[in-house]
Amino acid sequence: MKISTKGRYALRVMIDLAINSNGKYISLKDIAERQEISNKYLEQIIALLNKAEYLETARGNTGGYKLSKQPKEYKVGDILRATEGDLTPIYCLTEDGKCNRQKDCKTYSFWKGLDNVINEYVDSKTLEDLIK
Amino acid sequence: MKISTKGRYALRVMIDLAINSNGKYISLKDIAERQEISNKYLEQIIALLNKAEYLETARGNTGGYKLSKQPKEYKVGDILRATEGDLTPIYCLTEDGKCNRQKDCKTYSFWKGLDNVINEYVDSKTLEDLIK
DNA sequence: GAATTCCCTACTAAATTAGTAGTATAATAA
DNA sequence: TTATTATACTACTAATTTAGTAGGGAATTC
Repeated sequence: MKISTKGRYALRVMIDLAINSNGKYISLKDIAERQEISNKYLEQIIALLNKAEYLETARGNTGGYKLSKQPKEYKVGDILRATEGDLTPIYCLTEDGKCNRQKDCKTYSFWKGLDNVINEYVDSKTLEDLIK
Repeated sequence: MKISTKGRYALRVMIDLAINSNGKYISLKDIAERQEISNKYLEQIIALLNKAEYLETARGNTGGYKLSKQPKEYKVGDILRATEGDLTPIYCLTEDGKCNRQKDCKTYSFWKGLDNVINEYVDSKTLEDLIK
């Protein structure tokens, strides 16, 4: 039960962008260097953040990325879900995972509760909270 | 970020033992049948619970397993940790996972907090809670 | 002593994770 | 207009983890 590098790196990227923002676009290369993450792998992670419309991007010589919102407007939970997929700790709780034992499953509500505390926690923190 | 079958099955085994307890030993075969889990795989899971001294066992014809304590004396968290390994959602928080960026890591305390809510939740529930 | 049970270790197929690699596309600046 | 620098997209791959299988052996009871 681990958060993968995708979620962890994504969070670091977002923090990096928040801290180093100066109005200009910040290149992937710069982020990768500061964060010591492979260029090519970071591309894929940023692609996920981009698809979720968390970033503004520009190509070309002065291109790069910047946050599309204020740090306090990003819930950490949203960043993680965009990169990790869902944070549901149990397959049974997902849409595809419904099983025929569910009706009298003694563990279901326990797992549901775990899912709740996890999501409530990650959604209670914003990017701004992490920076300070 | 998922709980594996080991933890999920282990919890179902413990509940099965709690519900079907009648003073006698309950065979792995019976549990496996009721829970629709492969005999051989279940053996391995039970071995972990056994190693943690959560079960009493007996061999031979009337042998099997029973709980070594009352249901309310088992924290669900303990059952999961015995079978899943630790529940720490981030490698960095474990003994082996300390990294050289930790001193000014902006995410560390966030992850620590997540670790806390998870462990507090699973430790707040006992086997008895799940049965009722 | 045959049947039934737990005990222990090794192996393996499938899925997931953590990347590499290569190419195309867009923008800028000389 | 062309070289340079950047993002965008897709395919592939090595390593690890997960979810089991398989095959003995040892204890106990009938």
